[in-house]
Amino acid sequence: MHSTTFPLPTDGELEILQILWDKGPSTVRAVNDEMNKLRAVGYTTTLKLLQIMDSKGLVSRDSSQKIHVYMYALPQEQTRKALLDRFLENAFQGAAGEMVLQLLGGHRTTEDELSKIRQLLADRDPKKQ
Amino acid sequence: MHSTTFPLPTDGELEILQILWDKGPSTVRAVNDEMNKLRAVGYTTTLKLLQIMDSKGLVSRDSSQKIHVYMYALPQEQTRKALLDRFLENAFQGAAGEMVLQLLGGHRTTEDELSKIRQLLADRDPKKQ
DNA sequence: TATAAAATACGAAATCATTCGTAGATAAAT
DNA sequence: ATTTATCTACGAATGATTTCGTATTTTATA
Repeated sequence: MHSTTFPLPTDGELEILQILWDKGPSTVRAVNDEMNKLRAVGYTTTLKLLQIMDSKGLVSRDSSQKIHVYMYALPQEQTRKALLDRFLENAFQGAAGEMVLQLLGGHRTTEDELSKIRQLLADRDPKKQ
Repeated sequence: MHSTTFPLPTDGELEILQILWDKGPSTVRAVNDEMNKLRAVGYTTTLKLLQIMDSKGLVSRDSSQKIHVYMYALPQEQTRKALLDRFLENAFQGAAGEMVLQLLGGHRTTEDELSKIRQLLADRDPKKQ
């Protein structure tokens, strides 16, 4: 049904994944530099985390050269969906509609996003089927 | 601007809050019984967690009687919103629209919820202003 | 009244996530 | 060729969360 299941990334791991999704294959140095644009993190901290993520299958690593290059193992969408499923269950007990209401009620959404959402809702409208 | 800020509940604490939001003021025994409908948890585990939550201000406690009665400190909506904000930032880098799309795309939402959402979107439609 | 049951308090183990220091290997620079 | 810089590996400290055992007190029961 579905491919081999990976553990969900922790918050720290997710920070790194965001960088890899954004920048593509990167060295530890590159990832760490990006991290330090946001907050102070030691080089070996980033290295260690990437090694752990590799051992968990969250990233892949090209170690054919001395300087290793890391890459995300799963696409952003798939990971976000898995995280969302867990959060929806934990915080909203699965009530997706409640969550959307909370989101639309309290957050800025761009006009572009809103129109995509309207389109999606229109497609789901039973009157239109 | 806003009242005193409390720490966000952990996942374990959230499980207990869900029970308190559902059942209202409850004894440790009552909370623990509810917990055990879902999974095996020792009585003192539930007790300890409630005591920690009290010390954090996440619940209030009536200890005027020997058998203490616990109650949530904040309404469900407020807590959910705070959790959602953090999650949205962590997992979706603040892109609320992306998150809604992911939700509507992949999850069952009831007709009732969908119509509430349509209403909310209609209210936001600039053409309707 | 003596015993048993049930409650709270609290210490502490177990696990996980995060962080960094140090050691050792390799490459670059002088 | 030394020295310096940069890299990976890895152990380990720290802190947070979860879990439970034990001690103590209080209430209910026999």
